[in-house]
Amino acid sequence: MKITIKDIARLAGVSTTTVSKVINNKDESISQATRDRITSLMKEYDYTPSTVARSLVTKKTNTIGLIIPDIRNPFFPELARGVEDRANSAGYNIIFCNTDNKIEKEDEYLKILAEKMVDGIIMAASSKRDERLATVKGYSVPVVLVDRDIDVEMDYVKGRVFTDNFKGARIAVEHMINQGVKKILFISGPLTNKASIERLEGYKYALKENGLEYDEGYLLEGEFNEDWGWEAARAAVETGIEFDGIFCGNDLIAIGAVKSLKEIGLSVPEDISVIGFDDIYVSRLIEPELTTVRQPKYEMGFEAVEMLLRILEGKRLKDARLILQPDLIIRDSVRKG
Amino acid sequence: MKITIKDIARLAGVSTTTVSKVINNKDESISQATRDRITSLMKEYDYTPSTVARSLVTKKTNTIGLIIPDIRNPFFPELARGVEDRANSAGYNIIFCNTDNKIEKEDEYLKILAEKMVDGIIMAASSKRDERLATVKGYSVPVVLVDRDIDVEMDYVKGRVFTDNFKGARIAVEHMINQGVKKILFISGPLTNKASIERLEGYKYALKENGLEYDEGYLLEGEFNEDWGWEAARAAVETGIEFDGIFCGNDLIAIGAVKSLKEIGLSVPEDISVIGFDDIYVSRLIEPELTTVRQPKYEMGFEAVEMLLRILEGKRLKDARLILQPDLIIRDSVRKG
DNA sequence: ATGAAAGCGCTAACAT
DNA sequence: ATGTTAGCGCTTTCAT
Repeated sequence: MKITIKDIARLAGVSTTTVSKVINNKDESISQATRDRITSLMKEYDYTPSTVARSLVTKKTNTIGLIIPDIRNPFFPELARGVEDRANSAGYNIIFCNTDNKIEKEDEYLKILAEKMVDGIIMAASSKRDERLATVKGYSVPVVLVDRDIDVEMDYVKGRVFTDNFKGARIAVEHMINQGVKKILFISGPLTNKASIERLEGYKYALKENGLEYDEGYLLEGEFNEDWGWEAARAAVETGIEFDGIFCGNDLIAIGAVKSLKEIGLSVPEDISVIGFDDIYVSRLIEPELTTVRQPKYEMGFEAVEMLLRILEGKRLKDARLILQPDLIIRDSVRKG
Repeated sequence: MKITIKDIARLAGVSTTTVSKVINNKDESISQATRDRITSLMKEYDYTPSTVARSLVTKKTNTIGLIIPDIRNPFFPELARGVEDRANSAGYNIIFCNTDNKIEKEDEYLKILAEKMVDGIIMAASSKRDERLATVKGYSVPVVLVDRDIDVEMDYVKGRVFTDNFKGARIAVEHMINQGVKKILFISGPLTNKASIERLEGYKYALKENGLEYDEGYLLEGEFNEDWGWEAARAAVETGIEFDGIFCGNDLIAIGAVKSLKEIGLSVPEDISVIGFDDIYVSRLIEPELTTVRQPKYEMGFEAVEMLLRILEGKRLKDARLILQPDLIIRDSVRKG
């Protein structure tokens, strides 16, 4: 039998109220003597209050749900860590949920998390969310969106934290141009995805600003993975498209592209410059080390919780949308000068 | 105001007991009519029972704690995913906790998880656990250890799931020898770590079985990361040690080693063969693609939950220790024939 | 086939 | 400075 507040109260010869007060530091009005007695009793018996019972009355669980597509996607561990660190330092725990980009799993988790009375949710929404209306109604747990924006109106979405994708793409492409790259291919992820669209816009913008023309034939749309990068780069070469640089929708695509280029016998960056997006852990492990645009992944997680915390405290947000700045990480996959 | 079981009961004109029964499918004795009435009411009002209230009486939270060193370590996302998948399919959720290998954080989380009344815990213990006694007393939540074994007696540790490290090392080294590699260096992780020790044993064993001599000068001990691999390989070459193969304590070490070898102007596998351990995602992304020993990471997580579930059901375990088998993954970093 | 009553372990007015 | 009472939203015996 686990020991309860009653036991401590009995042992100390006081009421549970008194014990409760010292547990929660509402003990200004409690004499030092009883306070000490209770404290040492709690220590002696290794008493820890049941958060479940507490939650039932306070309506607070001190837990936050984290919904992401897949922790195995190298983008998410850092974000998750940022979430955990900020949450932990505020006394919150994380329930973590993988959805594999399936809306059904997302909805299911949203429901479960509500039943578990989490205080709030951080969610990197499924990229397919846009396609149909949110099925969750009567929902009241506040949600902060990270990484992926979705259009659908959900009034329980109280905040958003993203990276500036337009700018990230712009500085990537500008960097290439500044290094003397002339014809830049864009191997994109799915253009159903908002981030992809913004990156495309950034790409176009940088070209235009530098007097270069945008050519639809230079846009290759596919998936956010290595296989697609491999395939697209190879196809581009075989089709005979003329290019000396590739801007990739993310690092995975870039890694695949570099690989196939090398297999074909082209060298990176001497023949073709390649730049990625995200700066995942792997990107500095491959050869050449990948030049890329860093997304502040850890910070995104961290700031999302920060925002959620303010919401939970009932503070007003200056802005319900926080846009974090990307950085250019210059390594060796883009020609120098 | 969230709707409660009372509301549904009132609306249906029955007692909360009756509603409770249909919620929990203990409704054999409930007439179809009331059952239907209640069900449709629940749907109509989007009623979901509070698991917090339920937990308070049932003493079950249907949540499992997952304690790992760091989700950013590429070893853990897969394991975590295995944990989540198995847990989810059994109706459990995961609270996830990163300890950075700090015993204090581990103890803190152990305590928090107990307060949150998790039903059980899956833990990849800090490698430093051995160094001092567990500080957690009066603890009763069942724990299943994964990946890392620790000696300390903790009676709440009810199960263990590991990979056969000895065998993994043995097949790695045997493979190299079979391909004609003669002098094999072992760049190890910390030998305070049980897994490292077992791998060292496997290495020695394979050498011996093949009539090769073990030479202490061929054992380099350091950290489980890329920097150490880079440094150790370089040092070995510079010291003039004669070798044509390296068995690495894990893939990160191998990746670092390959990198420094290439920088020095040696080619892998033509000059030096390199084999890793773990088969993390990155290992097939580098060049040459890394030959390695796969640890069944996902399965470890999955099976650990499987074991925990049986423990929670009160079933007897055939064995409180499950040893999973590693596989040799032949790619391109070891010379062929 | 259904309900009354008690209780899970805690907190929060409100007394005293 | 401390205690009484009620109640959070459920489940569970035991009646009826």
